[in-house]
Amino acid sequence: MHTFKENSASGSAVVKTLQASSQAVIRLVISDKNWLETSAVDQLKKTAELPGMRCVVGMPDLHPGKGQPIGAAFITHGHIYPHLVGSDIGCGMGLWKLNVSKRQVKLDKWEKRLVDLDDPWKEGDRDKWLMDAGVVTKDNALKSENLKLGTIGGGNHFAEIQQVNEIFDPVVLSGLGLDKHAVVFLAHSGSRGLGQKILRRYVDVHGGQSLISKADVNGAHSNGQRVISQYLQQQDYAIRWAVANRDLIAERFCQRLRVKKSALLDVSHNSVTALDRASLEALGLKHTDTERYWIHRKGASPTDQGLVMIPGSRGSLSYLVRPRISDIQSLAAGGFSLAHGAGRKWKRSECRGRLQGRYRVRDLEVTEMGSRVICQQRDLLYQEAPQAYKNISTVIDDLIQAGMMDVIASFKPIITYKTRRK
DNA sequence: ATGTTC
Repeated sequence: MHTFKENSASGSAVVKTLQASSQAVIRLVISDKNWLETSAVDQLKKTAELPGMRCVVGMPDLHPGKGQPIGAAFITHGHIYPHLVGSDIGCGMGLWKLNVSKRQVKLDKWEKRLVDLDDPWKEGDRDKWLMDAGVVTKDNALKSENLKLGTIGGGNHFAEIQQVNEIFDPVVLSGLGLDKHAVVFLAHSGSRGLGQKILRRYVDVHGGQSLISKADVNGAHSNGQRVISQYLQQQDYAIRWAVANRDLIAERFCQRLRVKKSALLDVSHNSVTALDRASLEALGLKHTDTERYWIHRKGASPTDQGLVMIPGSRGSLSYLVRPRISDIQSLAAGGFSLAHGAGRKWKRSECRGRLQGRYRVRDLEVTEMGSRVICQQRDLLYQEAPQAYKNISTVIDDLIQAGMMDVIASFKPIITYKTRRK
Protein backbone atom coordinates (compact mmCIF):
# COMPACT_ATOMS: atom_id res chain seq x y z
CA MET A 1 0.00 0.00 0.00
CA HIS A 2 1.17 3.47 -0.83
CA THR A 3 0.88 6.51 1.32
CA PHE A 4 0.36 9.77 -0.47
CA LYS A 5 1.21 13.26 0.55
CA GLU A 6 -1.39 15.77 -0.48
CA ASN A 7 -0.37 18.48 -2.85
CA SER A 8 -1.45 21.53 -0.91
CA ALA A 9 -0.14 23.84 -3.62
CA SER A 10 -2.78 22.75 -6.09
CA GLY A 11 -5.47 22.86 -3.39
CA SER A 12 -6.85 19.57 -4.65
CA ALA A 13 -7.30 16.26 -2.83
CA VAL A 14 -7.09 14.42 -6.14
CA VAL A 15 -3.64 15.55 -7.23
CA LYS A 16 -1.11 13.71 -5.08
CA THR A 17 2.62 14.28 -4.99
CA LEU A 18 4.48 10.97 -4.60
CA GLN A 19 7.91 12.48 -4.80
CA ALA A 20 8.88 16.12 -4.69
CA SER A 21 12.60 15.83 -3.98
CA SER A 22 15.45 14.45 -6.13
CA GLN A 23 15.51 15.34 -9.81
CA ALA A 24 11.93 14.64 -10.87
CA VAL A 25 8.54 15.40 -9.35
CA ILE A 26 6.05 12.53 -9.46
CA ARG A 27 2.34 13.27 -9.27
CA LEU A 28 -0.88 11.32 -9.65
CA VAL A 29 -4.22 12.77 -10.70
CA ILE A 30 -5.99 9.83 -9.11
CA SER A 31 -8.47 9.85 -6.20
CA ASP A 32 -8.71 7.12 -3.58
CA LYS A 33 -11.95 5.83 -5.09
CA ASN A 34 -10.20 5.18 -8.42
CA TRP A 35 -8.62 1.82 -9.32
CA LEU A 36 -4.83 1.95 -9.33
CA GLU A 37 -2.37 -0.87 -9.89
CA THR A 38 0.88 -0.79 -7.89
CA SER A 39 2.91 -1.95 -10.89
CA ALA A 40 1.77 1.10 -12.89
CA VAL A 41 3.05 3.38 -10.14
CA ASP A 42 6.31 1.42 -10.04
CA GLN A 43 6.71 1.96 -13.78
CA LEU A 44 5.99 5.66 -13.31
CA LYS A 45 8.71 5.88 -10.63
CA LYS A 46 11.16 4.09 -12.90
CA THR A 47 10.64 6.58 -15.73
CA ALA A 48 11.18 9.41 -13.24
CA GLU A 49 14.79 8.23 -12.89
CA LEU A 50 15.62 8.69 -16.57
CA PRO A 51 18.28 11.34 -17.28
CA GLY A 52 16.77 14.78 -17.81
CA MET A 53 13.39 13.85 -16.34
CA ARG A 54 11.81 16.73 -14.42
CA CYS A 55 8.16 15.82 -13.90
CA VAL A 56 6.01 12.73 -14.43
CA VAL A 57 2.24 12.79 -13.93
CA GLY A 58 -0.08 9.79 -13.90
CA MET A 59 -3.55 10.40 -15.32
CA PRO A 60 -6.67 8.82 -13.73
CA ASP A 61 -6.55 6.09 -16.39
CA LEU A 62 -2.96 5.12 -15.54
CA HIS A 63 -2.22 1.43 -16.07
CA PRO A 64 0.88 -0.72 -16.65
CA GLY A 65 2.35 -0.91 -20.13
CA LYS A 66 5.32 -2.62 -21.71
CA GLY A 67 8.06 -1.12 -19.54
CA GLN A 68 6.52 2.32 -19.25
CA PRO A 69 3.04 3.13 -17.99
CA ILE A 70 0.13 4.20 -20.19
CA GLY A 71 -1.94 7.24 -19.24
CA ALA A 72 0.89 9.59 -18.28
CA ALA A 73 2.80 12.75 -19.17
CA PHE A 74 6.60 13.00 -18.89
CA ILE A 75 8.39 16.36 -18.87
CA THR A 76 12.13 16.35 -19.63
CA HIS A 77 14.86 18.92 -20.00
CA GLY A 78 17.03 18.50 -23.09
CA HIS A 79 16.13 14.86 -23.68
CA ILE A 80 13.66 13.18 -25.98
CA TYR A 81 12.64 9.57 -25.36
CA PRO A 82 10.98 8.02 -28.43
CA HIS A 83 10.13 4.85 -26.49
CA LEU A 84 8.03 6.88 -24.03
CA VAL A 85 5.79 7.98 -26.91
CA GLY A 86 5.71 4.35 -28.03
CA SER A 87 5.13 2.75 -31.40
CA ASP A 88 1.65 4.09 -32.11
CA ILE A 89 2.80 7.64 -32.76
CA GLY A 90 -0.14 9.99 -33.35
CA CYS A 91 -2.78 7.62 -31.99
CA GLY A 92 -5.83 9.60 -30.98
CA MET A 93 -9.52 10.41 -31.27
CA GLY A 94 -11.34 11.92 -34.22
CA LEU A 95 -14.94 13.09 -33.86
CA TRP A 96 -17.46 13.98 -36.57
CA LYS A 97 -21.05 15.12 -36.61
CA LEU A 98 -23.30 13.01 -38.85
CA ASN A 99 -26.16 14.59 -40.78
CA VAL A 100 -28.78 12.32 -39.20
CA SER A 101 -30.77 12.45 -35.96
CA LYS A 102 -30.88 9.56 -33.49
CA ARG A 103 -34.35 8.47 -34.65
CA GLN A 104 -33.07 8.07 -38.20
CA VAL A 105 -30.56 5.42 -37.10
CA LYS A 106 -31.85 1.97 -37.99
CA LEU A 107 -29.71 -0.40 -35.92
CA ASP A 108 -30.14 -3.64 -37.91
CA LYS A 109 -29.81 -1.94 -41.27
CA TRP A 110 -26.72 0.05 -40.25
CA GLU A 111 -25.03 -2.97 -38.72
CA LYS A 112 -25.47 -4.94 -41.95
CA ARG A 113 -23.97 -2.14 -44.00
CA LEU A 114 -20.73 -2.08 -42.03
CA VAL A 115 -18.78 -4.61 -44.10
CA ASP A 116 -15.43 -4.72 -45.94
CA LEU A 117 -13.89 -2.16 -43.60
CA ASP A 118 -10.92 -4.20 -42.33
CA ASP A 119 -9.19 -4.59 -45.69
CA PRO A 120 -7.17 -1.87 -47.43
CA TRP A 121 -9.23 0.91 -49.02
CA LYS A 122 -9.75 0.02 -52.66
CA GLU A 123 -12.49 2.46 -53.68
CA GLY A 124 -10.03 5.35 -53.84
CA ASP A 125 -6.39 6.35 -54.19
CA ARG A 126 -4.65 6.19 -50.80
CA ASP A 127 -1.63 8.22 -51.94
CA LYS A 128 -3.92 10.91 -53.30
CA TRP A 129 -5.86 10.98 -50.01
CA LEU A 130 -2.60 11.69 -48.18
CA MET A 131 -1.46 14.22 -50.77
CA ASP A 132 -4.78 16.11 -50.48
CA ALA A 133 -4.27 16.16 -46.71
CA GLY A 134 -0.75 17.54 -47.21
CA VAL A 135 0.87 14.39 -45.80
CA VAL A 136 3.87 13.71 -48.03
CA THR A 137 7.32 12.21 -47.60
CA LYS A 138 10.31 11.31 -49.74
CA ASP A 139 11.08 8.40 -47.44
CA ASN A 140 10.13 5.31 -49.47
CA ALA A 141 10.32 2.99 -46.48
CA LEU A 142 7.62 5.08 -44.80
CA LYS A 143 5.52 5.30 -47.98
CA SER A 144 5.21 1.51 -47.98
CA GLU A 145 3.00 1.79 -44.90
CA ASN A 146 0.30 3.60 -46.88
CA LEU A 147 -1.39 0.28 -47.67
CA LYS A 148 -3.00 0.31 -44.21
CA LEU A 149 -4.39 3.85 -44.50
CA GLY A 150 -8.09 3.85 -43.63
CA THR A 151 -8.01 0.74 -41.42
CA ILE A 152 -8.77 0.79 -37.69
CA GLY A 153 -6.25 -1.78 -36.42
CA GLY A 154 -6.53 -3.94 -33.30
CA GLY A 155 -6.21 -3.73 -29.53
CA ASN A 156 -8.31 -0.92 -28.05
CA HIS A 157 -8.88 0.79 -31.42
CA PHE A 158 -12.47 1.18 -32.57
CA ALA A 159 -14.96 3.18 -34.58
CA GLU A 160 -18.25 4.07 -32.89
CA ILE A 161 -21.55 5.69 -33.74
CA GLN A 162 -22.89 7.58 -30.74
CA GLN A 163 -25.83 9.74 -29.72
CA VAL A 164 -25.97 12.62 -27.26
CA ASN A 165 -26.76 11.28 -23.79
CA GLU A 166 -26.64 14.24 -21.40
CA ILE A 167 -25.90 17.92 -22.00
CA PHE A 168 -23.91 19.86 -19.39
CA ASP A 169 -22.98 22.97 -21.41
CA PRO A 170 -25.68 23.68 -24.01
CA VAL A 171 -23.95 26.83 -25.24
CA VAL A 172 -20.68 25.12 -26.18
CA LEU A 173 -22.53 22.11 -27.58
CA SER A 174 -24.80 24.16 -29.82
CA GLY A 175 -21.72 26.08 -30.95
CA LEU A 176 -20.58 22.76 -32.45
CA GLY A 177 -23.92 22.38 -34.20
CA LEU A 178 -25.01 19.59 -31.85
CA ASP A 179 -28.29 19.23 -29.97
CA LYS A 180 -29.98 16.42 -28.01
CA HIS A 181 -30.91 14.62 -31.24
CA ALA A 182 -27.37 14.62 -32.68
CA VAL A 183 -25.47 11.56 -33.86
CA VAL A 184 -21.67 11.52 -34.00
CA PHE A 185 -18.90 9.24 -35.26
CA LEU A 186 -15.83 8.61 -33.09
CA ALA A 187 -12.64 7.00 -34.45
CA HIS A 188 -9.86 5.76 -32.18
CA SER A 189 -6.88 4.72 -34.29
CA GLY A 190 -3.29 5.67 -34.95
CA SER A 191 -0.45 5.43 -37.43
CA ARG A 192 -0.66 1.61 -37.86
CA GLY A 193 2.68 0.16 -38.97
CA LEU A 194 4.16 3.59 -39.71
CA GLY A 195 4.79 4.72 -36.13
CA GLN A 196 6.22 1.33 -35.29
CA LYS A 197 8.69 1.59 -38.16
CA ILE A 198 9.78 5.06 -37.04
CA LEU A 199 10.26 4.01 -33.42
CA ARG A 200 12.24 0.95 -34.48
CA ARG A 201 14.79 3.11 -36.31
CA TYR A 202 15.65 4.84 -33.06
CA VAL A 203 15.33 1.91 -30.67
CA ASP A 204 17.61 -0.21 -32.89
CA VAL A 205 20.35 2.42 -32.56
CA HIS A 206 19.72 4.03 -29.16
CA GLY A 207 17.69 1.45 -27.22
CA GLY A 208 15.82 3.09 -24.34
CA GLN A 209 18.31 5.96 -24.37
CA SER A 210 17.24 9.50 -25.00
CA LEU A 211 17.96 11.68 -27.97
CA ILE A 212 19.74 14.67 -26.54
CA SER A 213 18.76 18.04 -27.92
CA LYS A 214 21.62 19.90 -26.29
CA ALA A 215 23.16 21.92 -29.09
CA ASP A 216 26.76 21.84 -27.88
CA VAL A 217 27.04 18.35 -26.44
CA ASN A 218 30.31 16.52 -27.16
CA GLY A 219 31.26 12.92 -27.78
CA ALA A 220 28.91 10.09 -28.72
CA HIS A 221 25.90 12.33 -29.12
CA SER A 222 27.55 15.10 -31.06
CA ASN A 223 25.12 14.44 -33.90
CA GLY A 224 22.26 14.57 -31.39
CA GLN A 225 20.77 17.71 -32.84
CA ARG A 226 20.46 16.14 -36.27
CA VAL A 227 19.05 12.88 -34.91
CA ILE A 228 16.51 14.73 -32.79
CA SER A 229 15.25 16.87 -35.65
CA GLN A 230 14.97 13.74 -37.81
CA TYR A 231 12.87 12.02 -35.18
CA LEU A 232 10.66 15.06 -34.71
CA GLN A 233 10.16 15.37 -38.45
CA GLN A 234 9.19 11.71 -38.76
CA GLN A 235 6.97 11.98 -35.68
CA ASP A 236 5.20 14.97 -37.22
CA TYR A 237 4.65 12.95 -40.41
CA ALA A 238 3.23 10.01 -38.41
CA ILE A 239 0.90 12.32 -36.44
CA ARG A 240 -0.46 13.90 -39.62
CA TRP A 241 -0.72 10.45 -41.24
CA ALA A 242 -2.75 9.25 -38.23
CA VAL A 243 -5.12 12.24 -38.59
CA ALA A 244 -5.60 11.43 -42.30
CA ASN A 245 -6.10 7.78 -41.34
CA ARG A 246 -8.91 8.60 -38.91
CA ASP A 247 -10.46 10.88 -41.51
CA LEU A 248 -10.43 8.09 -44.10
CA ILE A 249 -11.91 5.64 -41.57
CA ALA A 250 -14.75 8.12 -41.01
CA GLU A 251 -15.16 8.59 -44.77
CA ARG A 252 -15.37 4.83 -45.40
CA PHE A 253 -17.98 4.37 -42.66
CA CYS A 254 -20.03 7.32 -43.90
CA GLN A 255 -20.04 5.93 -47.45
CA ARG A 256 -21.32 2.59 -46.16
CA LEU A 257 -24.01 4.29 -44.06
CA ARG A 258 -24.89 6.80 -46.82
CA VAL A 259 -24.53 9.77 -44.51
CA LYS A 260 -22.50 12.98 -44.58
CA LYS A 261 -19.99 14.01 -41.93
CA SER A 262 -18.50 17.27 -40.69
CA ALA A 263 -15.34 17.39 -38.55
CA LEU A 264 -15.59 18.38 -34.87
CA LEU A 265 -12.15 17.58 -33.45
CA ASP A 266 -9.07 15.40 -33.80
CA VAL A 267 -6.69 15.06 -30.85
CA SER A 268 -3.64 12.80 -30.56
CA HIS A 269 -2.67 11.27 -27.19
CA ASN A 270 0.76 9.82 -28.14
CA SER A 271 3.39 12.45 -28.94
CA VAL A 272 6.32 14.53 -27.74
CA THR A 273 6.23 18.34 -28.10
CA ALA A 274 8.17 21.31 -26.77
CA LEU A 275 6.66 23.14 -23.81
CA ASP A 276 5.86 26.79 -24.41
CA ARG A 277 6.96 29.66 -22.20
CA ALA A 278 3.64 30.08 -20.38
CA SER A 279 3.55 26.39 -19.46
CA LEU A 280 7.14 26.53 -18.21
CA GLU A 281 6.33 29.53 -16.04
CA ALA A 282 3.31 27.75 -14.55
CA LEU A 283 5.61 24.84 -13.68
CA GLY A 284 8.11 27.22 -12.07
CA LEU A 285 10.74 26.31 -14.67
CA LYS A 286 13.07 28.72 -16.38
CA HIS A 287 13.06 29.07 -20.12
CA THR A 288 16.49 28.46 -21.65
CA ASP A 289 17.66 29.02 -25.19
CA THR A 290 20.10 26.12 -25.46
CA GLU A 291 17.93 23.30 -24.18
CA ARG A 292 14.21 22.86 -24.46
CA TYR A 293 11.73 21.27 -22.13
CA TRP A 294 9.75 18.49 -23.76
CA ILE A 295 6.44 16.92 -22.82
CA HIS A 296 5.95 13.28 -23.77
CA ARG A 297 2.40 12.03 -23.71
CA LYS A 298 1.64 8.31 -23.66
CA GLY A 299 -2.09 7.79 -23.54
CA ALA A 300 -2.64 11.35 -22.37
CA SER A 301 -4.58 14.07 -24.20
CA PRO A 302 -3.16 17.60 -24.45
CA THR A 303 -4.94 20.52 -22.79
CA ASP A 304 -3.93 23.10 -25.42
CA GLN A 305 -5.77 21.74 -28.46
CA GLY A 306 -9.33 22.72 -27.67
CA LEU A 307 -12.11 20.24 -26.93
CA VAL A 308 -11.21 16.63 -26.13
CA MET A 309 -13.27 13.45 -26.38
CA ILE A 310 -12.57 10.97 -23.55
CA PRO A 311 -14.19 7.63 -24.35
CA GLY A 312 -15.18 5.02 -21.81
CA SER A 313 -15.00 1.32 -22.55
CA ARG A 314 -17.22 -0.05 -25.34
CA GLY A 315 -20.61 -0.16 -23.68
CA SER A 316 -20.19 2.89 -21.51
CA LEU A 317 -20.43 6.65 -21.99
CA SER A 318 -17.89 8.90 -23.70
CA TYR A 319 -17.33 12.48 -22.50
CA LEU A 320 -16.76 15.60 -24.55
CA VAL A 321 -14.73 17.89 -22.31
CA ARG A 322 -13.12 21.33 -22.35
CA PRO A 323 -9.75 21.85 -20.64
CA ARG A 324 -10.02 24.68 -18.10
CA ILE A 325 -7.38 26.92 -19.68
CA SER A 326 -8.27 29.76 -17.28
CA ASP A 327 -6.72 27.69 -14.46
CA ILE A 328 -3.17 27.18 -15.72
CA GLN A 329 -1.91 26.22 -12.24
CA SER A 330 -4.27 23.24 -12.07
CA LEU A 331 -3.31 22.27 -15.62
CA ALA A 332 0.38 22.50 -14.70
CA ALA A 333 -0.16 20.33 -11.60
CA GLY A 334 -1.83 17.79 -13.86
CA GLY A 335 0.98 17.79 -16.44
CA PHE A 336 -1.03 19.76 -19.04
CA SER A 337 -2.78 16.51 -19.91
CA LEU A 338 -6.05 14.65 -19.53
CA ALA A 339 -6.92 10.95 -19.50
CA HIS A 340 -7.29 9.32 -22.92
CA GLY A 341 -9.96 6.85 -21.86
CA ALA A 342 -11.11 4.63 -19.01
CA GLY A 343 -7.81 2.73 -18.74
CA ARG A 344 -7.40 -1.02 -18.48
CA LYS A 345 -8.16 -2.73 -15.17
CA TRP A 346 -7.28 -6.28 -16.21
CA LYS A 347 -4.44 -7.62 -18.33
CA ARG A 348 -5.54 -8.77 -21.77
CA SER A 349 -4.37 -12.32 -21.02
CA GLU A 350 -6.67 -12.72 -18.01
CA CYS A 351 -9.94 -11.31 -19.42
CA ARG A 352 -11.28 -14.43 -21.07
CA GLY A 353 -10.63 -16.59 -18.01
CA ARG A 354 -12.40 -14.09 -15.75
CA LEU A 355 -15.41 -13.50 -17.98
CA GLN A 356 -16.28 -16.52 -20.08
CA GLY A 357 -17.99 -18.37 -17.21
CA ARG A 358 -20.39 -15.45 -16.70
CA TYR A 359 -20.74 -14.02 -20.19
CA ARG A 360 -21.17 -15.69 -23.53
CA VAL A 361 -20.16 -14.10 -26.81
CA ARG A 362 -23.77 -13.05 -27.44
CA ASP A 363 -23.92 -11.30 -24.05
CA LEU A 364 -20.94 -9.14 -24.98
CA GLU A 365 -22.15 -8.32 -28.48
CA VAL A 366 -25.08 -6.35 -27.03
CA THR A 367 -24.07 -4.07 -24.14
CA GLU A 368 -26.05 -3.06 -21.06
CA MET A 369 -26.77 0.23 -22.83
CA GLY A 370 -28.37 -1.67 -25.69
CA SER A 371 -25.58 -0.84 -28.14
CA ARG A 372 -24.12 -3.35 -30.59
CA VAL A 373 -20.49 -4.42 -30.67
CA ILE A 374 -19.20 -5.80 -33.98
CA CYS A 375 -16.17 -7.88 -33.03
CA GLN A 376 -15.71 -11.25 -34.67
CA GLN A 377 -12.54 -12.03 -32.72
CA ARG A 378 -13.60 -13.87 -29.60
CA ASP A 379 -10.48 -13.10 -27.56
CA LEU A 380 -10.61 -9.42 -28.44
CA LEU A 381 -14.29 -9.25 -27.50
CA TYR A 382 -13.42 -10.47 -23.99
CA GLN A 383 -10.31 -8.28 -23.77
CA GLU A 384 -12.34 -5.20 -24.63
CA ALA A 385 -15.37 -6.01 -22.45
CA PRO A 386 -16.45 -3.09 -20.20
CA GLN A 387 -15.56 -5.19 -17.13
CA ALA A 388 -11.89 -5.19 -18.20
CA TYR A 389 -11.76 -1.39 -17.90
CA LYS A 390 -11.93 1.12 -15.08
CA ASN A 391 -15.10 3.06 -14.43
CA ILE A 392 -15.03 6.04 -16.82
CA SER A 393 -17.16 8.23 -14.54
CA THR A 394 -14.52 7.99 -11.79
CA VAL A 395 -11.82 8.94 -14.31
CA ILE A 396 -13.88 11.95 -15.44
CA ASP A 397 -14.70 12.89 -11.86
CA ASP A 398 -11.02 12.90 -10.86
CA LEU A 399 -10.14 15.33 -13.66
CA ILE A 400 -13.01 17.63 -12.70
CA GLN A 401 -12.02 17.52 -9.03
CA ALA A 402 -8.45 18.37 -10.09
CA GLY A 403 -9.84 21.57 -11.62
CA MET A 404 -8.52 20.63 -15.05
CA MET A 405 -11.64 20.49 -17.21
CA ASP A 406 -15.39 20.84 -17.56
CA VAL A 407 -17.75 18.38 -19.21
CA ILE A 408 -19.71 19.65 -22.22
CA ALA A 409 -21.78 16.51 -22.87
CA SER A 410 -21.81 12.75 -22.52
CA PHE A 411 -22.42 10.41 -25.47
CA LYS A 412 -23.96 6.95 -25.58
CA PRO A 413 -22.78 4.22 -27.98
CA ILE A 414 -25.12 2.93 -30.69
CA ILE A 415 -22.80 0.69 -32.73
CA THR A 416 -19.15 -0.08 -31.94
CA TYR A 417 -17.07 -1.51 -34.77
CA LYS A 418 -13.95 -3.45 -33.85
CA THR A 419 -13.45 -6.03 -36.61
CA ARG A 420 -15.27 -8.49 -38.82
CA ARG A 421 -12.12 -10.53 -39.27
CA LYS A 422 -12.27 -13.92 -37.60
C1' DA B 1 -0.27 -1.86 -31.03
C1' DT B 2 1.51 -4.24 -34.96
C1' DG B 3 3.17 -7.58 -38.31
C1' DT B 4 4.75 -11.96 -38.71
C1' DT B 5 4.71 -16.29 -37.67
C1' DC B 6 4.85 -21.74 -34.69
